[in-house]
Amino acid sequence: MSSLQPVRGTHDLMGEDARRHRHIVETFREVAELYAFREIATPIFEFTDVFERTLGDTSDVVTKEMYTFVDRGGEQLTLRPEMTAGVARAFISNGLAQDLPIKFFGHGPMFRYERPQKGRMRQFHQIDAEILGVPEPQADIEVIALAHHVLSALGLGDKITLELNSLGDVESRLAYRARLIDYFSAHRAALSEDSRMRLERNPLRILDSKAAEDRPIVEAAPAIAESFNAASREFFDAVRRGLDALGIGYAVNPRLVRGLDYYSHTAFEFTTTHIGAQGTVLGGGRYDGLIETMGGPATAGIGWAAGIERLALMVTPPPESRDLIAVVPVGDDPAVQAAALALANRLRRAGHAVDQGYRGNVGKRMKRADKLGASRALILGESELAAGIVQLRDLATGEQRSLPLDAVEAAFA
RNA sequence: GCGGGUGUAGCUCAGUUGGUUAGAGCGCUAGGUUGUGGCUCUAGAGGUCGCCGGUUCGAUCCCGGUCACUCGCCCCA
Repeated sequence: MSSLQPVRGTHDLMGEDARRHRHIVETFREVAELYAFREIATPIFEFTDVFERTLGDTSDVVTKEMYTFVDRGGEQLTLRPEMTAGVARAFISNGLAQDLPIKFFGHGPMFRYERPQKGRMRQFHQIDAEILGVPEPQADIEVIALAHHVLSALGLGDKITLELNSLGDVESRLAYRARLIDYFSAHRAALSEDSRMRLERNPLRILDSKAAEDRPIVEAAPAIAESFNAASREFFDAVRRGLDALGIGYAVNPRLVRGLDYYSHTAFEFTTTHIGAQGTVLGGGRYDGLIETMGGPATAGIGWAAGIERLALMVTPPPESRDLIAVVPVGDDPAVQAAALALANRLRRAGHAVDQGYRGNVGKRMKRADKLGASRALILGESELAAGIVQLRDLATGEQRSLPLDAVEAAFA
């Protein structure tokens, strides 16, 4: 084993793994364009402040998972742990409030200092979709429909379920939070150690605790819907009616909460039981207060992100398909070498994939052509060159015939 | 950050109750075929047995630590 190891939690992508990633990103791009989303690519690092201000100063991501460093100019920078904050920052930086509503999709690497596990890397990749400037539930519906469409286009329709909840608007959520603190404080002694911690920092998180001792207490906890005001209730109902109209099945999970602080109203996750402990494959929600928090104009927002590595664990990648032609020069006569080079160049310019081996006799080069999966070989030696022809060999059938050198493109058209 | 499992060739894995030259299959290289791939036959290269330390006459094997991977917790996509 080499002493040159990759950084913990990072991974080299090659061969089939690379194809899986590309398949996911390309499928996402195709579907997102059907929904009239436009691509955005923001920097993979931002001023640390961009994330600290938006993700909440009690969230695990901010308090212990960020890759933060000081650059040579003395700036505090952070490798992005998620995409939404960067998109929101770009929205403000570029004055996009003029163009509302706006729909963005993007993808790329994210970084979190976590203990690596199946489907959990320190550098991981997400696909991401955001709608800005639409306070109506139509945006929630569209964004969930897009997620659902992407997952089914990836062939995962029967492996995932949609869980849905509403956190209510800010007023409702604060009211609920207060009720929860009252309730859980009364049961404080019986709670797990983790949950006692959560009581201080993020009481909503106790709701999705897996600790056995928490479960009966959580079961009897007040439901969030009881704290909804009329507007919150109507908003959630509208989202559900929209999903029903689209025939998108979901399960309301009143204990579904989001880890980052900027969410309100709709929260949703697509989950699976197929990839071990990491059940969430795609998660998102509404973040109406985020852009204002960052110093921009009050702007509604909703979006989601999905982990490409997690999707890749479930996806069947399309087979590698390419029609490759091998150009095989015979011998080391300079005129032959030059003619082979020119032939390969002509074919590439005409849009054909061509491999020309760098060395070896005909046997070696044919072997390489076979290994690369070439469908045909063009064999060119001194006698062919003198006659102005080339041998065309079909590598699947073994049939071989000669062809005028200047008729090759026509034969492949 | 916490708990369990695993580290032997490029890959998948044997093996040594502690003993001198650590194996297989696949892959790779070369040759049988100096102008023809797949199949086949032959030969070869490739390992500080993850790393550091301890016990021992002797450690890849036992013990401790460490690093990495992995499963779960936490968290999240």
